[in-house]
Amino acid sequence: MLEEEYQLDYFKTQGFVRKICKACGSAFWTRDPSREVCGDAPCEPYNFIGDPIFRPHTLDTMREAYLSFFEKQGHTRVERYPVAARWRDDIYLTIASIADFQPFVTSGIVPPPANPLTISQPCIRLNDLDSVGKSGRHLTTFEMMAHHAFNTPTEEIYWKDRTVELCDQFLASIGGDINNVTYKENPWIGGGNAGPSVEVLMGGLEVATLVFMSLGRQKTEGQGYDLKGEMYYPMKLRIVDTGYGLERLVWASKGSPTIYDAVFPEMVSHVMNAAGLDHMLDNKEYTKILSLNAKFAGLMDISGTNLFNLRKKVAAAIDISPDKLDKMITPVEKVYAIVDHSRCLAFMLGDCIVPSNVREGYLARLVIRRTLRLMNDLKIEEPLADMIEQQTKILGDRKFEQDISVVREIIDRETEKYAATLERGTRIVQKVAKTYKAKSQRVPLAEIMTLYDSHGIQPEMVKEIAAKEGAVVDLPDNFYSIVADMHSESKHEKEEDNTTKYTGRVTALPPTKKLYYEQPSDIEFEAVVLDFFDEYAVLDQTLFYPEGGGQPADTGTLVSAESMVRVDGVVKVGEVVLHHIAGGVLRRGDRVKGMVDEERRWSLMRHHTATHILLHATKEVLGAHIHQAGAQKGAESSRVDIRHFKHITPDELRRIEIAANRMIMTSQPVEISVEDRTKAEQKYGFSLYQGGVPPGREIRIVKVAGDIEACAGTHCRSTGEVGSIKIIRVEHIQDGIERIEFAAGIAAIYYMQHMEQIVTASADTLSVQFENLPATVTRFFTEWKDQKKEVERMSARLVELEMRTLVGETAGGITIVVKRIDLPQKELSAIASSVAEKGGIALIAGAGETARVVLASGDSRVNAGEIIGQVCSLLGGKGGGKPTLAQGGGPELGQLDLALKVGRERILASLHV
RNA sequence: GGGCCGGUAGAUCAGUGGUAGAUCGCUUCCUUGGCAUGGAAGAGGCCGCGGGUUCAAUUCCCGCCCGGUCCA
Repeated sequence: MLEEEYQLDYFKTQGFVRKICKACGSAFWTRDPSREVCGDAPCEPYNFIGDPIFRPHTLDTMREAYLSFFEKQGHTRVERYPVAARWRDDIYLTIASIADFQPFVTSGIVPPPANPLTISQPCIRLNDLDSVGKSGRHLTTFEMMAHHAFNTPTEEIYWKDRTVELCDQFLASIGGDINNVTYKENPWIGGGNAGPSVEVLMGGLEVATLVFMSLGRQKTEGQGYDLKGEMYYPMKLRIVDTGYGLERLVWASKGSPTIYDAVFPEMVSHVMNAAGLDHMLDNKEYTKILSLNAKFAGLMDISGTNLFNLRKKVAAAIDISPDKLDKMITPVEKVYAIVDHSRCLAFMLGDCIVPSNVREGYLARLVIRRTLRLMNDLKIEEPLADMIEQQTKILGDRKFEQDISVVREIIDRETEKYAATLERGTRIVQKVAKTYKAKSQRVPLAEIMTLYDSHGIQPEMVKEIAAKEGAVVDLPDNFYSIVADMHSESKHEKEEDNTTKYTGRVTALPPTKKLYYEQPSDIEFEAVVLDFFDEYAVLDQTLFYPEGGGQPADTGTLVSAESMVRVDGVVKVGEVVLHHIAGGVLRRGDRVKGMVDEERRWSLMRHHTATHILLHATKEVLGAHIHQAGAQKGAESSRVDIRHFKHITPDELRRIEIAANRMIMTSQPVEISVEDRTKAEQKYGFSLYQGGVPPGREIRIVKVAGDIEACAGTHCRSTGEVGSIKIIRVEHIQDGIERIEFAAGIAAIYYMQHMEQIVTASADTLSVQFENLPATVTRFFTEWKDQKKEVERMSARLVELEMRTLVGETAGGITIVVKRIDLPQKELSAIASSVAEKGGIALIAGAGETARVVLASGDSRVNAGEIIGQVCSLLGGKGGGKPTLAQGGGPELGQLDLALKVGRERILASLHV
């Protein structure tokens, strides 16, 4: 980025000088002419530890100081957004304050909620999960305090000078000495945007970043810049994007050894107590070690094996062995991590994330399990749910949507599930370890991979358990990257959307007038063909609803003066609707009459409105956390996937069905309006985006029986028109996601009739009233089982009787029985086996639908498996088995006696008699 | 959404293309004054569901259902 971008009047009038850092070579601005380094780590160590650079603040007082400062400076205070980024489909968690306003505000499509504004946005970043607790400064959850100004070509709010001035003034307002502030030039590129940026450094700590977002990847008329090989052009909006780390400011205001002691001291001492480490808090030696640790960690990257280097440095500084230091400090680091993670979970679950094995739910589970593991390491008995509840109380008025009792239930369930996984895992590992120990082999890497991938067992745990069993494990250092490589190999290419190829052709056409919104209950319309290509017709207006939002397209016919064609698919490209024509041609300029298939359209509308009703009913019965995770409408049935932390019980399902049908019976009007996006978000919250996030400044709001969603689908005029909803089944799609399949309107009746038929047919077969069906079926089933046992007993008796009458010949001192007994195969085997047990040989055949033959041999000279093959081939079949017992058969019953004769000869031949 | 592992007695799990097993638990009996225990016998299985291959499938193949798990 160009150097002159940073030549601010403010710097000049305030007596700043631009210098080059002696350590890293970066340019920075300072009021102190004698300063030689930029002030950033690692050029400058953390010198605020033990020597605070601001007046002491807690999280609450610092946040308030910030927000009220910017309010006084003409900014509007905006409520925080949820940590689950439900208004975005590209990220799961809110990672920065600017994320709240992407993509529609930042791209200029939607005006900001206020301009300029100030906000303190809780953010969650899990990329440095490993360093949390160890570095003294990393957190999974932090609040990014920010003030944003959105400058348009016509309205300038403020830009660089004012932003830096506000920064100086704010830092001074909390007691900072602005003579020690440096502004380091650090051009910013990320998320498709770029611009000049300065890091605000004090006491060795980066307390804020001021970004001036002014370039984008989209080509505009202005001069382009080549940044890291990509071209960037001036944006329509120039955005002041600032980020002040609330936790860091509090840390610097207290000068405590670690950020954790500054940010959540009550919880740290609470967890220390729970872990039996309370004595460490007052110990001066510990405080000194932790400070040193944080100072050194601030100067280096501590991920992976670098942690050991950190230990070595700290140990050398206080003159003890790295091992001893490690033993002292590790438990404390774990306490810090537990406190951080439980706070993270309070936000995640409080903002209605449901743990699962998909999407953000997976991230929540990851944090939960990690925390449980750490707690287990420290032998903390206190339930995790208690800790999270405490965190929630400490966070106080941060406005959580989820009820704390639900949070507790979720955590308790997750704790149990994890315990079960561990128990199951331990057994599996023990078994594997024993197997390899018996073979005196090392447990191979492939085995460890399977254990991790398929059973969720951490390799460290495998090593530990295997060691107890006396087995050795092959575990490379880069285990996780091997796993990652393995997964990336099985990536599939994304399917290409075949409609995108029409984009070019379609941009020349005017937007199609959408009659399906204006007159959703009409089925006939007239239109003019504007274009026809590749079997697609474009009309000036249409009643045909294109597929979208989980609602399939309408079908129907188009009639012109010369022909009648069938519409079998409808898609939308941009604002133009394409009708796919099956067999037939239309010409540009044709006047056509369109007719939508009425029953299908009505059925789709009913199912769509029913989806909204059902979602609302589910929320009523199951709780606030219910969010739609996907939906598919159809003409016969539809389904809606919801996030929930346990199985929906049959009773809950019945209650949902009743609640939904009550909403239908009261026949409330369905209200549809187009509203300003920002206002709608503020009015209704982000639960608007159940079915995804539509683009645009304005969004279509559909209100159905208390359910309010952004939705582009066609709907009934009132809930009453839906007629009825019948839940067909509930399915457990993935952990944390339940799928409810249902039918609405006539389809619901069809379904119930179908069920009735099944019941009636079953009842007829048993000649009972259908009310008696369950009892009768149960009786029949038990009787069937009893009789099966009875048959077994009688068979055993039959075998016994047969045995008594069995007469064999003797050849070479061995009893040989060759006989035809018409019993099932199982009994034949039993008879033959008991002859063989006494050292004899038995060839027994029986006739059923096919011929069955069993040969049992109690003499090693006679190989039953070999002989049976020859016997069975005479019967037109095959056979086989073990040398001692073989079975077979074939379709040719008439050959049975011949087969026995040949078999007998073969046996005698084998015995050489 | 993609990948992987699994479903066998009440529980935990072996096992096999050819008569379904172990351990614990359960029932009864014996041992004992009673208990812990010890001994003996016994009950308990649509081998997840449906289809295919085969003379024969719990076992092999395909589809579905259910559970677990890793990744985006």
